[in-house]
Amino acid sequence: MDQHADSPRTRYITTASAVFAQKGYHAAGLAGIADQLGVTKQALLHFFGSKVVLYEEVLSALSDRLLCSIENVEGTTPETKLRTFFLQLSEDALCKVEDTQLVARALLDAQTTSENWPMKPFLDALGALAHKMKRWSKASDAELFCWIYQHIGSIQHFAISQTTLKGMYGKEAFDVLKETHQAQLRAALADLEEDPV
Amino acid sequence: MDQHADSPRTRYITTASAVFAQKGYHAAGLAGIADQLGVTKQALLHFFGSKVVLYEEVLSALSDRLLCSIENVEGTTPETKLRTFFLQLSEDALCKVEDTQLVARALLDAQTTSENWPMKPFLDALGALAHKMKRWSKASDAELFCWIYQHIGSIQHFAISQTTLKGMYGKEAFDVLKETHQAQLRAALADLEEDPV
DNA sequence: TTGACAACTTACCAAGTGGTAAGTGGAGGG
DNA sequence: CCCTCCACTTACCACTTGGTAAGTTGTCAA
Repeated sequence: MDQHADSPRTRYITTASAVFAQKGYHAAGLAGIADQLGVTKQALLHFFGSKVVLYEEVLSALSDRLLCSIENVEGTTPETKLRTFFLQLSEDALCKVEDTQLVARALLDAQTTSENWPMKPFLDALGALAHKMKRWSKASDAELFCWIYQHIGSIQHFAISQTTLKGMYGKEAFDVLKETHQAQLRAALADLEEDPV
Repeated sequence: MDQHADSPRTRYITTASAVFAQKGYHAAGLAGIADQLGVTKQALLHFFGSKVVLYEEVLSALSDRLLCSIENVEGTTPETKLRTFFLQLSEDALCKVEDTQLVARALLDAQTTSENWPMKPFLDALGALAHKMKRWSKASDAELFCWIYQHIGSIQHFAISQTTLKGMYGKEAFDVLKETHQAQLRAALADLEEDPV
């Protein structure tokens, strides 16, 4: 456990993030998160006041991370930026599932709970980036958005399914699927690198 | 073993299914499900013995429904079958979100809970169907599976995002996205209808 | 030394959870 | 008429949850 000179607050948020991602809001308990941190649940309440607030801060941190992942993506043209972004997302979603799980859980619980959309800045930034692409300039915003969202969906869903697929078909078979999945993604994004006609 | 349509047992499962889909396993309470049925929670325990069993039956019913959705799909060739299946899935996922939510929740909770995979028969059937396609006969099983899973992922994720997207961009904007999404799916599936080269 | 503050802890509670035990009321068969 | 099953209810319990109140410890500045 990295108990760095990080402020306890952010340390708490990080651990809480992991637990919420894994178990979901209701299944996760303050005591459980606190245990994992080596403190009592009152330490959490001391900082955040309530469970909901803690969760909101977790989502807010997630939102920042998502936005950051686009803004910091390397590349000169919007096309290559988008390409590397998707490939990076695919990689991260499989290795560091946490955020993907949080997003999925947030989407599922959106009906019952929040009036607050942690994914909005992220999606807006993605949309803006896609809008700048020259070769798609005649496409409508909806078409661009759907094209993006289709890839995100495919990536996220595959990442979420990781455990299940491993459980059903075995780890080795999953590794093959993983390679294939990423190869197909690369193929689908190939035209982003070609020169415009 | 099969109950009548009006059997209380199946009625209970149906309602429980809806609540579990909307709230998730932990957030859903027996009392809540029972309330919605106009009975006490002990009525549920009378039939199912425990909450977990009730949930398992919900998942089992889901599994049946999923499998059924492939087996009953219309079409003569595997190609057209797959095509109409995907279009049907896209339609259903948006109108009747319940099952999609259940699937997503099952995938997310797979880490912590079950050793039981409700989606397996469904995916196996889909894989078998895809395997029969002539024009893809030289593709590996992994390639076929990923191709399928990519579309499922895109569809499911979009369906799950429904509430959020409506919340973020408004209902009218979402309707446009919905149309566009389905149009893009149709376009992606177009080659399934052409004659083999 | 003192006081203020931060980062906690122990002790406790009301509300809600899944689950058990025993009982009720009606329908149907003998 | 009785008996038995069936679908269900009331009453209750052990346990967990988020949350409150008050105290403890360590640090640092005046």
